[in-house]
Amino acid sequence: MIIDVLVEINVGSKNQMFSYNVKEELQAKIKKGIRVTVPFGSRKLEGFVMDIRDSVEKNTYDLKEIINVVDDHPVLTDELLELGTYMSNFYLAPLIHCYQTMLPVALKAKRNTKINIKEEKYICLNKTEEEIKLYIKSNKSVLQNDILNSVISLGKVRKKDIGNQNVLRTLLKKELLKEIKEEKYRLDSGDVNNIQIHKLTPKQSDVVNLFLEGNKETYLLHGITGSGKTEVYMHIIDKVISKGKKAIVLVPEIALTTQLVARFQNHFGSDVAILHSRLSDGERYDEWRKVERDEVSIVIGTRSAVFAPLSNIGVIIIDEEHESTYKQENSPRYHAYDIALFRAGKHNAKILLGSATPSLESYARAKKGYYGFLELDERINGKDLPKVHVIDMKESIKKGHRIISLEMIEKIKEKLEKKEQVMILLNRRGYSNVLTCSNCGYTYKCPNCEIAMTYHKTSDTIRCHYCGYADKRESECRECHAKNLKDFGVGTEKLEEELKNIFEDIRIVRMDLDTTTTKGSHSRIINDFNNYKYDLLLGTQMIAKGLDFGRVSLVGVINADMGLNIPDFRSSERTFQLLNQVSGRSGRKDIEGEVIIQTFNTDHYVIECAKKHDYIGFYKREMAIRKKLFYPPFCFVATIKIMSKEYEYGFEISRKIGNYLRNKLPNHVVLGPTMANVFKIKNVYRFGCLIKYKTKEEINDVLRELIEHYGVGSKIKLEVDINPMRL
DNA sequence: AGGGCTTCCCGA
DNA sequence: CGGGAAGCCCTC
Repeated sequence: MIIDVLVEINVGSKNQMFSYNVKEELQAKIKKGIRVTVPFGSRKLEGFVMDIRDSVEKNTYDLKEIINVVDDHPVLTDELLELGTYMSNFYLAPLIHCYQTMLPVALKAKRNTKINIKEEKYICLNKTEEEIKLYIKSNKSVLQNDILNSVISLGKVRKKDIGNQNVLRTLLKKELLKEIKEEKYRLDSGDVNNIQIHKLTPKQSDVVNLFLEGNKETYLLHGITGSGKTEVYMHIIDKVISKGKKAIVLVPEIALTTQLVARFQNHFGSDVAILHSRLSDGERYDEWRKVERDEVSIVIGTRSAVFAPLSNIGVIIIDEEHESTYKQENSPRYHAYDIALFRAGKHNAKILLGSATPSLESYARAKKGYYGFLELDERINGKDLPKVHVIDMKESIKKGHRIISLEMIEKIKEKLEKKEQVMILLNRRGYSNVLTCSNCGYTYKCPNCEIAMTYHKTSDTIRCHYCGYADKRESECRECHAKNLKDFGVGTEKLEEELKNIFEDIRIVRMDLDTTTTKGSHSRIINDFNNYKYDLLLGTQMIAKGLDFGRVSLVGVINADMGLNIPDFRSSERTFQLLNQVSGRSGRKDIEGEVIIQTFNTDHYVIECAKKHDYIGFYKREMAIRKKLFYPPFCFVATIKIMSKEYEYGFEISRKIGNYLRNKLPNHVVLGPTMANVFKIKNVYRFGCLIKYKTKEEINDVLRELIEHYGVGSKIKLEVDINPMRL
């Protein structure tokens, strides 16, 4: 028997496999998708079995023999095997990347790491029940007999539950009992307490019924913040489970969705498995095994949970479908929806996309009738959406309030007096964004990247947010030695300082990448704020998503137009989504909420629409622009990133690639090459081309050729991203 | 990826 | 000409 093995080795884009002989005694264990250990050069590697053949054919070289078979049964099911080929082709990614990305670390093909499986020791009978009973009759030791009887009645007993370990040892020595080890799961799944889910409003039940009875494959649920989308999900899943089918629920980031997970666990209890990136490797393996062994009907998780090896999927729900976390940023650059679509096809399942601010692509597809369209336009607490005040910062600065406007100060004061809470969003961490000498104009830039360094006051360092380079802040200018260094721009640190200056006794907590690095710090901040240990939560966009604080009645946005200037066709869309999302944090329970948006562009349509919570208005304005400039959803986009350590060479090759693409794809729009947004990162120069395409097949071969040409051994690194979320 | 092999460059 | 570092290439 000869097998083709796919190993974790960079052999370019050709997905090259290596053939091995399998000796007689291992042949029975070999199946497609199972892992094997093979000799590879001087090393030992694990790989996936891709093909099994007879050994009649002759080879040009001598085959080596595999060392052993790793698993009892394949880690890659037939479905996942097929999905991997599809992904590899669609995203032009190496096949091995696709398979590896589907699996938890413990089941990946590896080179050396080892994950220990947690085991629980159990005690069970080592002889037949009759023999033991005879022994008990003739035995005088009460302690021994107690243990024996309990093992008889329970079948097996956890070793640590047995009170007298000495007596147990005697029984084990007498070979009446034996010890067995069973795999144990790390996460406590909680008991099923089947807490009744809330009764649905008539609108919610309409949505549930339309979804369950409809005949489309994908449905878009457009539901404003606080309209009870989670309830809808739970009712749908209830129905799906009652038909014996299973469900996957994808959330953008599990840490921000603890509330959703808690509600699911309250209702469905141990029928739920959780898969996300913050689990330890061992924990994630446990959850995966639960799914694999058919012990759960529901999987909740982040992007990669879409690969959960469930049998018989009935529904895949993607919550906050517009979130960019559903797209993987490194190879394979897949979008969870594409995978969901593939799997839904295999399982005959339906997909539900939920969002308050759907991506333009999804909304457009729903409007065209390609997706089913469902809507929830009322909040379940019956309250109106919060009132949004827009503050013109051009005016505010004239009055001397550069960072926080007078109106914002007054409102915060008012809320603090009423013992309500405030959230302030500023999407930039650090103290200031630029450090410049006001004598000679020298600006501190990262030595490795083409980007200004951000000053961090807490650590008194200047930092590069791209490569992590850090340096102590100097007291005098590096160039002219004048002691005139000035900070420009506001980050969360400076905002915190400013707020503490204005409000003397205010209890502020800051949440950004710098205060959430340690494990658990994230949820600690959230819990403390929820328990009213703080009056004000300020932070970057990570405070905008999914959080539900009953006491928050004011949300402030400091520099709302910041995201609008990013050169990306989605910058307006993302800003609108962020503003809309953060606004929804205000007035969740019984208090009326308010929002203050500070901006320099009061008449920008993003600001105008955010002010009125007008998604449709925004959609129409933005669609008109996308149509005019020919961007998605009117076409699809693929980007090619070209990276080189040498500027000249990179530029030259980029031009070649641009011309090549234009040549080969005369019916497509090819833009570029341009220098990337940040054109040097970690001393590597970056250029980019962009293709606007209608059907993927038309560009696939050209792109594949390109990737193969600049494969291993090239001085150029290429990254192709199909339907990127960010340019 | 990583180890072995080739090449290239510099000093003597 | 030798040695060491740097790049190249193969792995069933």
